[in-house]
Amino acid sequence: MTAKNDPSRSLALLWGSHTTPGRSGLTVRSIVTAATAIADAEGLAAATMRRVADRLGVGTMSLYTHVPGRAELTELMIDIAYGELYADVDEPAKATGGWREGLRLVGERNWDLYQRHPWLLQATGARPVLGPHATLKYEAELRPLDGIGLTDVQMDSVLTLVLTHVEGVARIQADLARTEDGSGMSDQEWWLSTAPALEKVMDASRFPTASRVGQAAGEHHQASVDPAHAFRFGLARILDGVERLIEEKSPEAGEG
Amino acid sequence: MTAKNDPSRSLALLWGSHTTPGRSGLTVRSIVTAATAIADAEGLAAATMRRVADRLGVGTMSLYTHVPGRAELTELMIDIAYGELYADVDEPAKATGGWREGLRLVGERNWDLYQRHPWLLQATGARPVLGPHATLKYEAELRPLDGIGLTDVQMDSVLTLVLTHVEGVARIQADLARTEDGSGMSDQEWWLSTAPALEKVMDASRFPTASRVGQAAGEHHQASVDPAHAFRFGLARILDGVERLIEEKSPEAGEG
DNA sequence: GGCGGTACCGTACCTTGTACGGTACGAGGT
DNA sequence: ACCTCGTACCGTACAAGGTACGGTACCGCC
Repeated sequence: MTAKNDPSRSLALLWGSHTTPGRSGLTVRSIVTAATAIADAEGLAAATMRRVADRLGVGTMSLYTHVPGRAELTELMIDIAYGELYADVDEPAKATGGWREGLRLVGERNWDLYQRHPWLLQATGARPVLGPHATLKYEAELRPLDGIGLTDVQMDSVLTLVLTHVEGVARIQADLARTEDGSGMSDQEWWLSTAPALEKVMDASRFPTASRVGQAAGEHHQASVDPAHAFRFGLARILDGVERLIEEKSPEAGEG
Repeated sequence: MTAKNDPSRSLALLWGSHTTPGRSGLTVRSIVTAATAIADAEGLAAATMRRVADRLGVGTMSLYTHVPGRAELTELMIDIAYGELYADVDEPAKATGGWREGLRLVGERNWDLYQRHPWLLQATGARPVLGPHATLKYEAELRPLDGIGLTDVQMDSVLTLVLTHVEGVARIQADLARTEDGSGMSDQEWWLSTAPALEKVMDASRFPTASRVGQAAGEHHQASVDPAHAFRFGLARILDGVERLIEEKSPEAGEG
């Protein structure tokens, strides 16, 4: 019994105590911390069971005493990381500037978190991690949207939109960083070394808009992509779109 | 020489002919087609070199005669898939309804493509695939935004925003589908089997907004997440936000 | 008819998660 | 003080995947 997918097994692990040590001082907490440190520095793939165990000075299989498997370890890493987001559950709702600044704070904090822990992007999957910090995150992020005229379903949709945007742009950023230090070549270097070969093989006159816009964007960002700019530009558009949705619902508010 | 990263190696492969056969009839095209078929059905991870070779009735290592490695095979798969997007390069620009409907078409077509080829989400990385179809895609998707008052940089930013949104939501959808038929459990089943255990371990009164909104959203979508709804809701907000950006730039256009 | 290039492929190595079965530590009872 | 038993710890082994290496055999050309 206690099958691998048993939901209560995972939940008990997530919500339980992580600090009761075994004989050698090994705890769930120390395992998660070690795995996170490796993943921060070298990506989720580098945080193998062997690497984590080595870092802790224990045998690989010892980890399995505290954690059912790699999947569950990853869930723990995610939930613990979410704990870094907000000082308290009301932080976004207390932002001066109303729902708009609150939602912007949510975006920024998630963005910052992805900068610190890019592996989160490779780790989060279909099913939400129902740990204590994940739950608190959802609560904290919904509060600034409460009582401003949106339905409950719309509140959820708006938050999902913002979080999806942050995640998407952060993923581009993380892929970029990973590729750059995997290949030892910056985005700009890569482009400079690729462009001449590309010109040889493609006929730019067939792609006039792409050539013009691509060139302009490349020069403006000094790179082929600029995730930080995409984040801010996109967030601004999205907040404007949400504002319009709210205005539509309370037309009498006018433009006061 | 002809190092693994040699950009002109990749480019020549992408832009070259894929239909000149070897002794056993093996071609780049047939390899890509086989790999795509497997990936469509079972995910990118299932399209291993061994599986692809088996499907073609050749030895595993024979693939390496035509394709330098798995990474390059994946690039080819991506570029070929992009070829399915538009009937011709002016299709989005010709949409009735101006830039807004053109951009919506771009969103919908990319969404549909991700439905057909979910592995694209696992395959696309930091650096764009500079193949012929990828280039044509960029050209086609920029055209509806040309000449409506946006700067070149803004055109690129708006397109990036829409594509990032589609990708993000499609990724949620794909993760969900993969998890569902990996575990043989639907999202709803998973939730029904998890919720009771969750209630035991978490105190709902600490998370009033999350509980209320989560419940409302869950009931409305009949699932814990609804990617199709997120796609449409988000796209509508984004298009509204872009509209406001365009209006700001030509204030005299007023609200006529 | 012979020769050279290249398409094809069998074998082997390395890496990762984890099943399995053993070992040994330490707490509790006598 | 000693024995016992639960469980923390871990060594070994296996399967799967990418691909390096070195061979084999086919085809076109002289």
